[in-house]
Amino acid sequence: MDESLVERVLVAVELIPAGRVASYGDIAGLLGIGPRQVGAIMRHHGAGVPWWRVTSHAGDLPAPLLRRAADRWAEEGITVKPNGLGCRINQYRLDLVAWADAWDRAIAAQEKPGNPS
DNA sequence: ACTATGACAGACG
DNA sequence: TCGTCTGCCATAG
Repeated sequence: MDESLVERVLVAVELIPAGRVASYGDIAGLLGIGPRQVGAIMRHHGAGVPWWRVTSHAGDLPAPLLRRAADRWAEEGITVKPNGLGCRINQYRLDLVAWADAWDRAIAAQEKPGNPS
């Protein structure tokens, strides 16, 4: 298990501002890994970070998590529309660019100061 | 080294 | 809109 990779994912999640959400794929894309890796990491290391701000591309989550997430979303003013099994978040994808910049700076800060080629 | 699997994403029918 | 198949990267057998 590459702890540094885990760290990248957790940081990315923490950088998502309240009231905003990003998909696994969005984060995975920025990290250059597979979206499933983000989910796998969140499952094992999700505690401690605003995991409810990370959803599938459809804006839904596994039943147990969706329940808790919905509660958090309500607090952050994220509107959700019940849709059978899952839920759909309003334009969640557009919010990624808003925190992508902050993410980039944070990742750069994590890079070893003395580890350039 | 190979195969199966995963809190997923995108294309298809 | 929904179910299925394929692609993605890393981890577990």
